[in-house]
Amino acid sequence: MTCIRILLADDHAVLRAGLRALLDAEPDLEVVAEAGDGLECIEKVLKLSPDVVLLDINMPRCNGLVTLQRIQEEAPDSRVLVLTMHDDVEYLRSVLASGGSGFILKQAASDELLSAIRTVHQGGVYLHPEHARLLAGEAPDQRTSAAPAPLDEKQARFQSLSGRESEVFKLVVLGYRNAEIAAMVFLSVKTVETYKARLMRKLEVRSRAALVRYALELGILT
Amino acid sequence: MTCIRILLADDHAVLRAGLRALLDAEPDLEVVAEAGDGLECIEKVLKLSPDVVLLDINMPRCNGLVTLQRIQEEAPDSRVLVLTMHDDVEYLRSVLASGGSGFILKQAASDELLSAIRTVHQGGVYLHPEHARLLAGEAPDQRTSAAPAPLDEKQARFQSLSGRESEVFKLVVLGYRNAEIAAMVFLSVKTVETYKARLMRKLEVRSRAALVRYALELGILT
DNA sequence: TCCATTGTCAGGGATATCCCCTACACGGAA
DNA sequence: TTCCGTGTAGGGGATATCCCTGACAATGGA
Repeated sequence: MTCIRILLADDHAVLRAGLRALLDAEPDLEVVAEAGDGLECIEKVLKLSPDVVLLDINMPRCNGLVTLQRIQEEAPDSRVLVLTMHDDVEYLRSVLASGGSGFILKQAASDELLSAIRTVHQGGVYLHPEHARLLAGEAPDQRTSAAPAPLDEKQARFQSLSGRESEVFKLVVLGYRNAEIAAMVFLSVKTVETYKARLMRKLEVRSRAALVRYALELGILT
Repeated sequence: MTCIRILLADDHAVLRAGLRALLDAEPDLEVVAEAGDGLECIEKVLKLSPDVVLLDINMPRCNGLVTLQRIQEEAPDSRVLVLTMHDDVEYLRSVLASGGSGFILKQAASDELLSAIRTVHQGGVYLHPEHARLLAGEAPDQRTSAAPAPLDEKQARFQSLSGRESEVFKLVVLGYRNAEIAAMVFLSVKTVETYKARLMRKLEVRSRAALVRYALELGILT
């Protein structure tokens, strides 16, 4: 019998080690590699062609969703099971939109993880029943008209910010006022206002609260 | 030979399961229980008197530091090894001040975790060399005069907020403006202003930015 | 019983922000 | 070379906020 070959991608080595022990204890599962960030993950996927990639969304150097998309493009035979802390339908939606084969919370039980891995390996999509319901319940109306921008689009928008803009963005969501930001980056308050206005237009956002949500979703603000 | 009896406290079941597999694979270690939140953790510590508690700082229902202090008070024989995502000297300092026996990052290697567990079980304090250096380098001047309030004090201050105050606090750090908050909680803007002023006085903070930092340090804003 | 805390609201003045523009230099892309 | 994006900055008016003070009823300990 051939094992399901798994790649673990998460920036926490302790978590990886634990998962490795958990998975290697199963006779039909085998962890063939680990990666601590997105770039390393893509590299190892290309080199090893694992059957299943267990991918954390929040990772340094190339965020999880981007990594997911690149795996889809460059190694479409590898199934990706996304492991995340965030129980958020938007995440889920963008994971599926980006070709992820499943979505499982770190809060999940280990049995759930094991069966999810086996499910995605057999070509299925694994979702928690609760998530499936949420997705089913929210999808119809959300998808049609005023669809909130999915996460990967947000990611893209954020990356379209210029250096000054993202600098100001971070300081704004950290609660600094314009005058403080101006002092920190040695600019006039008016210039800071300009950046803020521009970045908010780019992100299609109108309030400071929406900016904060943006930042939280993108994993800035740690 | 008697095993080192370990209690795992973390709100992520997958992480717990992984760690359990990792630790149970060691002949001298035995995971005797798991807890998903602070209260459950304290309860099981009292019931089982584990040798070592592997404790995550960020947990629902009774945050890790408070849990740590209660374990110290009520079960002083149990050694607590704090496991955290945050590489922050302030955390480290307050963990040690609260009687923690060690501090290990989730980014750490599994060998480090295993040796940390054995160290604290033998009565030692485990620190990463880097952390020890930071602590040594920063301690003298920080401790003396203008010591920034340590984390557990912040925790205490936060807990002294009234219901409305902490409600407003959370909304403020999420970037909502006073009028929005007022609408959300069905109060007048002036009332919201009052809560905000009161909570800022309690937290000894005078800017929105400081509030945001407070929230980030306390693990609100996930 | 009294005093502190909480929840609720208001007035008023000093500042800050928001939001609409305008402006200009510079560098790279079409 | 023209155009777009970026970095920089300002004006002006409408709003919002901050910060102070004061107020009052309910509640719950000391």
